[in-house]
Amino acid sequence: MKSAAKALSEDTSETGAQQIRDAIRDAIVERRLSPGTKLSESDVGNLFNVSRTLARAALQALSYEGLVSVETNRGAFVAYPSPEEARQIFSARRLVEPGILREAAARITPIDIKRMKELLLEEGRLMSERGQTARRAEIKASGDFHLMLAEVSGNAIMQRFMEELVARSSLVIALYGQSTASSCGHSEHGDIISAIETKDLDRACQLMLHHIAHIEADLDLRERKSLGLKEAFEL
Amino acid sequence: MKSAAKALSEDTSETGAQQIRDAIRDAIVERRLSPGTKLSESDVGNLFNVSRTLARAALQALSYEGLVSVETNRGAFVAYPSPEEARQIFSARRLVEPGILREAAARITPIDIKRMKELLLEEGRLMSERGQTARRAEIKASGDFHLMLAEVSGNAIMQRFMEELVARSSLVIALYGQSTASSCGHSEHGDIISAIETKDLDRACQLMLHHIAHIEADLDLRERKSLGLKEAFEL
DNA sequence: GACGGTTAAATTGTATACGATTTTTTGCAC
DNA sequence: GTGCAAAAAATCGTATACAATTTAACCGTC
Repeated sequence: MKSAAKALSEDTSETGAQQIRDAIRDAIVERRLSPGTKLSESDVGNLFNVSRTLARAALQALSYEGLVSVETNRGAFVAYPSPEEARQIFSARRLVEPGILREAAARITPIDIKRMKELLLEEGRLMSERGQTARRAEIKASGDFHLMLAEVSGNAIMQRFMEELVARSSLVIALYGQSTASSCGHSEHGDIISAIETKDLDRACQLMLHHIAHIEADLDLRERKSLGLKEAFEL
Repeated sequence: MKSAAKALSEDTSETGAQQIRDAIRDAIVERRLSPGTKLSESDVGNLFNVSRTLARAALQALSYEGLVSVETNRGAFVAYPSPEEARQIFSARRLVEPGILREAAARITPIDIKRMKELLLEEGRLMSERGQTARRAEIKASGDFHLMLAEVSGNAIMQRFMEELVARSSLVIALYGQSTASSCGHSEHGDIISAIETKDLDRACQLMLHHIAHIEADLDLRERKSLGLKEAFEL
């Protein structure tokens, strides 16, 4: 199943750099690429059989989304969000997601609700499965719930912003997540849908805020400053 | 006075493409470049005495911010937001600005308030002046109010998002604004600050929503579909 | 003079080339 | 061996080159 993100608004066939960007983004979001990994332009180019020009453009694009950090004269790395950055990402989500939810609820159709329930089912199914691929699909599906809400809201700008926030959240969870089953809050997605169905928007927003708080609560946002080389052995 | 946007968070000296990007962005936001204007890579490169490579990178960057639209094999143009896009931009602002305001109010210091009042004064001064440059500075100052609020909120992610929204709003106003004195809502900025000072957050949010509504109300968001070539003379 | 098709000019998409900066390796003294 | 300086390799920043596509010009026909 394709990401909900791409479901609409991507009409033009993607040109080279965009394809590479999307491929790398998927790899980052699905955590096949770890934070901090060096992404050299030549390597990326060779990997996709294109010149450094396109590889560079793709990396540049990812840096605008906050998934890659490019350092002058040093190259590009998979972003390694700081605890402070992580806090800001979730703060931003708490700020926008209730609003998105309200707009989505105002426009949601029975077909949308059906699609979302299907997504939920898929998510649950993946949770019970074993293996790396299932785990990755589960990560993606869990994010897709939030993206689909943004899609239903009908605001392309908020949708793009949510795509960025969800992608960066995935990075944060990869770095600071504690419980292996990070998407423990799966049932919460269902609760939110139910609240939307019964038009209880205040409750839906409340649930959404709790849901985000739960994800954040599973993080250990302590400064891991590489332990300064001294402290690492001073025990 | 530099844009509030750059006041913080820009530590690294900017590399070529970024300087060009910023220069073009300023030109767009200050409405020296009209929506729809073609931005050919060669021309941009010549103008800044750099190769097409850098010009292209700058244009690419601007397209991620929604200020420039690049069409495959056709080139880059100053964005020409559709009425629907315009509505979404303001919808997004209504969605996020109250939240930003609340966060800002929670962290605001007397120094911040002083800075904002100075900005207000500057804005008022520019409004009374004549001439293109004063008008452009006024446009920028009017946006800087909203950006400074985002800056005070302490969330770099929301700040960047607001920068995008304010810049794109400027484009929309350039296209669809009716009253020449588009920043008639200057006094509303002062009211919002007052409400923040007295810790009346609900009122501040209310004022903010009205303020955004006022800006939007000044727009004539009717589909100007270039009048279809037939209708243009069929009168 | 208007229309349609062919050719020429301009512009974009991508690759390659080269100087500059960073990183790694090498080699030497201690 | 350890530490440091210099050379070599790798990598980035930017410019140029060439193929592909679009846009403009040209020109004969009706």
